[in-house]
Amino acid sequence: MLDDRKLAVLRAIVEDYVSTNEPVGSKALAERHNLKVSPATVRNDMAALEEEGYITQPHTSAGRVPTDKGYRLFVDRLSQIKPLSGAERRAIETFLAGAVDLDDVVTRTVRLLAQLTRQVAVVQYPTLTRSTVRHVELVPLTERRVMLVLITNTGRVEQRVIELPEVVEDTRIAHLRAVLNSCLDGCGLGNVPDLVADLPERLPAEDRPAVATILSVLLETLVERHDEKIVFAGAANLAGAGFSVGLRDVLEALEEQVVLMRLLGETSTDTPSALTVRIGSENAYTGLRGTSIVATGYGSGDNQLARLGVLGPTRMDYPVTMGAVRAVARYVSQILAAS
Amino acid sequence: MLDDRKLAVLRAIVEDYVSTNEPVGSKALAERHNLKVSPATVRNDMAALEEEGYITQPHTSAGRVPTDKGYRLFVDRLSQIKPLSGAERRAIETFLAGAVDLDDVVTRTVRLLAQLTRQVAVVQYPTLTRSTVRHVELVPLTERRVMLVLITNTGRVEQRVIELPEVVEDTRIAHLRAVLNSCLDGCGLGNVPDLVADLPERLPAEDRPAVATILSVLLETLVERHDEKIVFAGAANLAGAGFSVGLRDVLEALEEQVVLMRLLGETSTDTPSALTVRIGSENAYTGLRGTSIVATGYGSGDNQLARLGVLGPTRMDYPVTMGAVRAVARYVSQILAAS
DNA sequence: ACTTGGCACTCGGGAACACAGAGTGCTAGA
DNA sequence: TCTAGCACTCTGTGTTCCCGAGTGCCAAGT
Repeated sequence: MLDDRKLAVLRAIVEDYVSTNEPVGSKALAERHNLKVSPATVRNDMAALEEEGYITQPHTSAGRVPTDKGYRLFVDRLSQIKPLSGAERRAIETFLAGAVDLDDVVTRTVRLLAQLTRQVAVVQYPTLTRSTVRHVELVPLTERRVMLVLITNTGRVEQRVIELPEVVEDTRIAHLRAVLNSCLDGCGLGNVPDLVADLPERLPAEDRPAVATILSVLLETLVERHDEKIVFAGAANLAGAGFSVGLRDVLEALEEQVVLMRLLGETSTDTPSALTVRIGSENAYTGLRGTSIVATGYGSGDNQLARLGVLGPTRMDYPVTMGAVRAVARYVSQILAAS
Repeated sequence: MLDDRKLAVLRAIVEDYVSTNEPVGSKALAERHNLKVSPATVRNDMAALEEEGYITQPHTSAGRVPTDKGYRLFVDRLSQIKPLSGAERRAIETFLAGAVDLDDVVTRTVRLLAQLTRQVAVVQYPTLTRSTVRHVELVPLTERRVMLVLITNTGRVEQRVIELPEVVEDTRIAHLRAVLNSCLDGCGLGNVPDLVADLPERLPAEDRPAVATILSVLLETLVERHDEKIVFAGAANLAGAGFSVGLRDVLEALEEQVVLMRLLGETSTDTPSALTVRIGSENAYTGLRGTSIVATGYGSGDNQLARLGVLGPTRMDYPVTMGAVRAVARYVSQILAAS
């Protein structure tokens, strides 16, 4: 059905359309990519490709434009991820190396990715549940209030102010802190609920109300942050990239954490470290027709911490974009593993 | 030069133009606002106003449009800040009350403000230098690394991982922590450099290298974060508000922390708690012609912590916007003061 | 069985043009 | 000082027309 030449034609159409943003006709195609066949032949192939739904024409007597299905085939079988240039690699490295804390890493990453791809970059903060506890701190503020600080191995810090049901002396707080740390240090956040379950019983009865309050806040912190923080950058690139229509919808989606989350995460089930590409209508979110998402997981080794990616018009340069996303994910993973 | 009726005409022009987004002509004006004079008279007044530079016409035989100078006069003398409705007040209150930590307060505030004004909201994180130290924590990670955590009275938490020049026992770390806390607790961040200046000399000689390292990181944290964090929300509102041209520039400005900072802060010198309005070209930043900024300081009592505001097209509804900004600033200040 | 050249057909987009309508400036009169 | 009337000047819109890019199809060539 689709012989090699037809595939070559499809590839050529995608490449041309991506670079010119104009429907591409048979003549120009036959010239630019030396296909060694006549425009008429190309037309026949195009007709076949259109029949199969890989390309379409905006109106009669205009050139052809790839459909989502066409891009899909291109990404899956006709393109190779393009590695970054040496200069780009070095730029990434030095730019990310300067980060001072987790916030900074994420901020720098998202900017870097936006600049590199000239599209909108999206980065999810490392997921809490897969990280481990590095330290728990209880800081007395007044005699009825303490601040709970939870530090994870990824450098993330969560804090909450807790109102205690009764006055608790500082020494008791200190004791509780010691117990908590000995109990939780190094444990995965997912295990915390189990580990602290019997804690109240192991402590003096008079402390139990306070302990219960503190623990409930601690657990709350864990589940609450399960819906994670996401940041984006490079919105200005949308305005440039001949988007115009639907721009409002895209911006709205970007500011809606939940939507963004779903977009990044939807395909993370099987092999999180693989690049996932969702093209146009595959996104199943109205208003994001016309945009594609290239995403991947990042994190040290096999425990993927979170995801990052870029969002741009369906007519993006997939090989380059995929190369950039993959490279950035790797570098960030390195940075996080090292710290 | 400008009698009362001319001012009334200007006010009417601004109001009409803001609500219709179309140049307003003499006839429509005389009808809609019962000025009790004929269109011809209005035309005369318009001619005078144009002479003075308060309004302009896009082209001959079109209606008039306010200039930046016209908006300025309107804001300064012809309008009254419009208070929010009771329902809006309650909405703000309940929405902000649910915040769990500083991050959450800021995030909610910026979203709230964006939604309330239907424009781009900008919020600066509370400034470190004006807050006070609530607690300093040193958490041993390995024998050569500690994590420094700085907690301020606004609930802000800064952390840094420090590589020590030599192995330091946990007990010494604990001692140092105690000293630091007794020394800094409750002090303004601005005073920290002075307060810790002679600290190394007051400690055992063998600890000095480690102490020096820790202090340098601490001080670094203070100055580094002096250029503050800023967040924005509601970019989608730009796309809606008949902006079209220059949108890219605006988005770029929004993502440029430094620029944003300057825009918010530029007029904060005299009375920080007052509303400041910068209209169009007053912003002196190319690409932000066509946008106005309404900002104000927030924070408990007389020590203003930071600034927040909104950014929108010059043809915005100033009375309403100003009302919303002022109200939100007040509520946020309350929330911060309470926690 | 493909490929190719030729040819008629279709449509979008730009240029030229006319025209209605809104809005103005000016002048003369109340 | 305000008002009414009037001539004038624009923009925006609709119409028409035409060019050209691009297509689909057919018949001939390899």
